[in-house]
Amino acid sequence: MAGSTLRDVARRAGVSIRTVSNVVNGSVPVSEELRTRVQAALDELDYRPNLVARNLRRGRSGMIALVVPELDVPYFAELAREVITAARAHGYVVMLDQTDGDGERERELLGRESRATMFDGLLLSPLTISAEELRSRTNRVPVVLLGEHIFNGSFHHVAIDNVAAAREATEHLLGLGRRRVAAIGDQPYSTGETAQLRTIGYRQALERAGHAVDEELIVPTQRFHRHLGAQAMEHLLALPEPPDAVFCYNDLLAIGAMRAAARAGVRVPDDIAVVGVDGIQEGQYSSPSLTTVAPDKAEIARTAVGTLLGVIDGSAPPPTETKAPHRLLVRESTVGVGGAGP
Amino acid sequence: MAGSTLRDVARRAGVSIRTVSNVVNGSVPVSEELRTRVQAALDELDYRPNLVARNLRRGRSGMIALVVPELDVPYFAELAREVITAARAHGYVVMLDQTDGDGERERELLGRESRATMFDGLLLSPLTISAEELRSRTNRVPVVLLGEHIFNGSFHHVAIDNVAAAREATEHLLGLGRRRVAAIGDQPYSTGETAQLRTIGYRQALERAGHAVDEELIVPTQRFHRHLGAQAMEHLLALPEPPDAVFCYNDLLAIGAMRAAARAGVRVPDDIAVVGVDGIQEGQYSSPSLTTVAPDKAEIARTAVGTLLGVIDGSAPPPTETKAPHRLLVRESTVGVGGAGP
DNA sequence: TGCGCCTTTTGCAACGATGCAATAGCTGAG
DNA sequence: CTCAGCTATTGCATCGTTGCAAAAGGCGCA
Repeated sequence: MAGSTLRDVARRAGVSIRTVSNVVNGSVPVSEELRTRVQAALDELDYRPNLVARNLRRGRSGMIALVVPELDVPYFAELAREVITAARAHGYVVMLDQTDGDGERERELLGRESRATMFDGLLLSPLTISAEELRSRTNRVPVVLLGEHIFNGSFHHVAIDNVAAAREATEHLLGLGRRRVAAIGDQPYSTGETAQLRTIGYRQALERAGHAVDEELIVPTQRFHRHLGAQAMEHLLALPEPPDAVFCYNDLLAIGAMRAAARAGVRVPDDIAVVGVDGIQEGQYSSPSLTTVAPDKAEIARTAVGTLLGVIDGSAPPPTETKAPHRLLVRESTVGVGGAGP
Repeated sequence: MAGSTLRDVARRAGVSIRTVSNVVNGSVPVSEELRTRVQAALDELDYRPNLVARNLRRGRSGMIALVVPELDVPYFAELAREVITAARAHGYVVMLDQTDGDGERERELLGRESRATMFDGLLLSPLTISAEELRSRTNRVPVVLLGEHIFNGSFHHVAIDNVAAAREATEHLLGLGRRRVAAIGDQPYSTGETAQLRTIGYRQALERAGHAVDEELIVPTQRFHRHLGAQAMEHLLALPEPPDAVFCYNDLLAIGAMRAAARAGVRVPDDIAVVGVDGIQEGQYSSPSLTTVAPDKAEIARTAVGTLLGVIDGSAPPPTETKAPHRLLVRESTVGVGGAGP
């Protein structure tokens, strides 16, 4: 009862292997008589094509891999969902792997013994790996980068305009009349530049509004997790002159920050307004609900998958830099219960 | 510069294909001289084994698939993380797919043209598909079920003890002196029985404590999402005699319920205590933080992967029913800020 | 010197499918 | 009645790798 092959079916139907293959694929015309006979044999033996063999012969696997730092970070989970959906629309399936933001694992993924050759292409959301490294290791596999920008123009890349997103978030806070706006999530020493771009946007907003940047209010965090947001917030609240608003570089930091505020008896948004980035579902149901800059994840996924498939079939232009749309979702964490949106 | 093969390397090194293969695999001894010569050729050509070909020959892919209803449901994302980790420990990688709880998609996954044959095994968290269907469609691929129990003993299955989990959650509420304990999330008409088991546990707790079950307080929901939890809570709060505690069948429902309570000006836990199931990270940082019955996801993943690999290599016993451990994490949503744990 | 034994290296077939080109079978025109 | 021209069917080679078993080479021992 182990998987039957074309040969088994052919033998049973009394035809050649090739004819069975033709029936299965439907590309070549087959006479009505043989078709039914073969079909019967297919059914009786419950034939399932061996996709590994098919892939070998066709030189395509129909699989792409999506590599993210952590799957249990809601942003990546929600993005993964969209990527799977987008890939399915093109008949592709998605392998998921996570690197835990560990450079070793990222490298391993591209190394000699990696499984990368099993996939037609790679969607990569790198955290620590650098540009040259990436290039030297991926001369075979088509790659599209998500989120993190890597400087030299050797890769296709899809992300939101991080500077603009951060600027808009900060301007929103300033527009509400907040005067001491802090920032949580800078990563001045990281290879990834997302955080740095957001810091630039934050500074731009302050400067354009004619405010001085108080370096004390820019709190770096190693990574973008809830507990680090909480720590950072505790630090800010302990300042002699605490902020009245915080721009967090992602929603998890913001949620951690709100939690710390609640614990300290500081009211959001009355005492301190909070805004995040990512537009994760969690922020809709937090108390208060979270104002956030939401990237259009479905659009990011569609663009990334589309570009990757273009690279795979050779129809893609040279590496492009695609900016995906984002928008500010205003909720209770900045405007209170009165003015909240969805 | 398209991928070089064993043949290319062999030609360049002036040896047979087989010898190159031996060097690459290291299983058969190769003389020092040839080894270095071959190694040089490997490096110069940047040889990467074609895993599709290797898999075809070896009859194994080293991949398992994990199929969940929705990847952006935190429980599944967190579980997926653990599964990926557990699989990696055995040298396996994980393909992820989601069915959106759509029976069609679940069936498609197992159907004739499915990619299931590409994987050595399947971890399946089914929502709607029934037992016979599953059995009739998976006579080839090794399968282990996660979460949902399917009655007849034809599949390996890993889950927590849902009755006990629900009972403990409810008992916790009763132990706090709550008298009108509601339940959100029953699914009396669903094929999956998780919800039904939790209802049984809920009833058990009430009955053992000598309370009558008020059917009005059992609110069914189509699925386990935040907004449905919120709806259910609104319904409960509108009752002539609203409950003073709610057992929600998962954390998302609970978070939605807490949100609805907050919006209605009802305090948690003072006016109404809330407990969920799943132990997702989100519940640690909600305000108030969420009391929950947390399954040991890492253990579930390890057991499931271990069992599946056992089925794959034929060393597994007949289908087993494995109960994974769970524990009650008491937090603010039931005991307030004073007695909260992590 | 010759034989057997051990080690290294190799050739061939196979995994299961599909591309290509040739064959078999048929029709209709001349 | 023959032959071109078409369609349905087939055989063979191939994708890149590995299992198997035989060949080649080296060595010690009788």
